[in-house]
Amino acid sequence: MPELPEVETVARQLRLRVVGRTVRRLQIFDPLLRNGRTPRVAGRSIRGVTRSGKRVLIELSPAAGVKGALWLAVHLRMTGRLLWMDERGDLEHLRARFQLDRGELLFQDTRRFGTFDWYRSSAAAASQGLEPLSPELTPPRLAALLRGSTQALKAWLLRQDRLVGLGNIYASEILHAAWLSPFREGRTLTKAEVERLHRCIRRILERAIRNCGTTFSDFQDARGLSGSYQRLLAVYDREGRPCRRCRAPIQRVVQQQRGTFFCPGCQGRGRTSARRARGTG
DNA sequence: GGGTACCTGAAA
DNA sequence: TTTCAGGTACCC
Repeated sequence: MPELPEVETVARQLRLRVVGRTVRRLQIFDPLLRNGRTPRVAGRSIRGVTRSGKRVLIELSPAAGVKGALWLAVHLRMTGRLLWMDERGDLEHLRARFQLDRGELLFQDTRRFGTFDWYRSSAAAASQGLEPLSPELTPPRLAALLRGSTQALKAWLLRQDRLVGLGNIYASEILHAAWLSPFREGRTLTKAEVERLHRCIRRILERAIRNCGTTFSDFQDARGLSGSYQRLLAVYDREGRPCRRCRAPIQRVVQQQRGTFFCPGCQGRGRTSARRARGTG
């Protein structure tokens, strides 16, 4: 599941536990995690844990016999978990284990979509798209990114080459918060609508981070705990239930083979809203 | 752009 | 048994 708030939660918790620790040994149990060579990490210490888009970045120091710092980008994809454990557990679907000088960091991933990518510089490890919570994302910048887009807004928000970190849950939540139809084309948004979208992207993501993300079935943070934002969801997974704002039943449609949840009452009437918006300027 | 594939398990 | 799932890479 993990989208930006979940990945941010994991990175923050991990940071408190592993920064300054030394890697004694890295074991990779799932060959899918070895795309290309896995560098030597034994003897390196963990200098930092950050987030870039939906990936956790672990910075490793140089060590005796191994030159240069190293960055590991862990993408959790759908079911990946980075878990901090002090004692040996008997975990199912354990894909990798970092044995540290004290404790260990485990990578568990039921569906095996998760990835490890290794980089020699932080620049190489950086994401393509813009971080939605960075000061660089201003309303004019968002307007510039949206300019000319004929893509449905929901699909556009999922693109990682424009904004990073948004996924299927928060794309629906943000559009509802911004009173925008998921079917609107990016190029049709007025200045006021772009400003509203900008505000809601930040508001929703920040609130989700404060709640340690959303858990349906799989997401756990580094402590093995669930998030709590699922209590606050306005539309996602609420098909047929009343909109908290206008009481109309929440609707589920499929866009790009993925579920989109929205309120037909207060987010415009689906596919016609783009035409209506163009008509009214 | 949109379809399909990757992988596993839970729920319908 | 079939369908669905929080993600993205790769095909036309």
